[in-house]
Amino acid sequence: MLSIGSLSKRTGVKVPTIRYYEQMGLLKAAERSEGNQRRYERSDLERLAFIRHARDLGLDIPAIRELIRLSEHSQQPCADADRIAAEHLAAVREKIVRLRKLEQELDRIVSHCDGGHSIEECYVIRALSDHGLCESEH
Amino acid sequence: MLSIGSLSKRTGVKVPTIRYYEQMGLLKAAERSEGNQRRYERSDLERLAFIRHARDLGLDIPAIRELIRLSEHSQQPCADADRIAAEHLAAVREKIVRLRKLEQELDRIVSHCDGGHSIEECYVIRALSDHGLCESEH
DNA sequence: ATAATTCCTATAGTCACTAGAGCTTCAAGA
DNA sequence: TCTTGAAGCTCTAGTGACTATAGGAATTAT
Repeated sequence: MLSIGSLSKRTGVKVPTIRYYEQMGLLKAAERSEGNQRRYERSDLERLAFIRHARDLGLDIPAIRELIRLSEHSQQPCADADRIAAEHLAAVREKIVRLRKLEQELDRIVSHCDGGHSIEECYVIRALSDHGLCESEH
Repeated sequence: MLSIGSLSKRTGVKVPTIRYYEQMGLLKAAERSEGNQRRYERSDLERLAFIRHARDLGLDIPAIRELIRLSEHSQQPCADADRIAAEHLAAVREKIVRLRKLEQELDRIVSHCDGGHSIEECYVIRALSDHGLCESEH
């Protein structure tokens, strides 16, 4: 049986975050010691690792809740799990596209300015003031 | 003189957001009508467009506040403005790198799963359970 | 004049945590 | 066994950049 602190050290998830996951219903309410402190077993450690991995991949809490629910019905088909992951992948790809446009625009703005002028002539400030100086929409 | 609603329509910034920007000190407190409603002039419209453009590029409110401050000292050198934009560009690039790693990992996970198995065999669930199945760190 | 729309302030909610206060329990050494 | 310091507990509030709602006042259109 692990204390919340040991569980934290083993998984790299901070103590308040573990309590938060419990509150959000990702971890089942832990057993308690006589003095009301949380005690965890191996299965909790595995589930927390699962949650952490999913968070690292950017999945949000409702999605993780759903994945946990699905993972408990081992005989059901996995189409739903696949869909959740695929939708997330699509969202990540969209974000990348948007950020690439931003990158281009910022790069263009920054490279027009060597920091050696006065504010009055500064391309950074002028570009922000005048959308017409942009190359693409963003 | 524009009402807050007209200003909103012209800039595409929602009414509550305009009030929020005022509260955050990005827009100066507007003049008021006899009945205490905000009234804007051309210079406010320009500043709001500036703010909006900067937000679209992903700059946060403190950065925009600083850019506005700088833009009011037209004879100062623009090194600071340049630095703010360059730092933001670097942050955007880092985000892209991180998202690309995520994309790879998710793509690998999703493409191992065609949605036709049971949860028990599902690669999505297995990959989340076992970090050892990952190709790279993330 | 009246009705419909817009405006006002103030408060609370979003997401996934993080920080702090004030208190209790636990583990280790003397 | 006693003490001390670390770790635990609950509850509340703060983060960023808004968004939503409530309850009321002002403005605009008919």
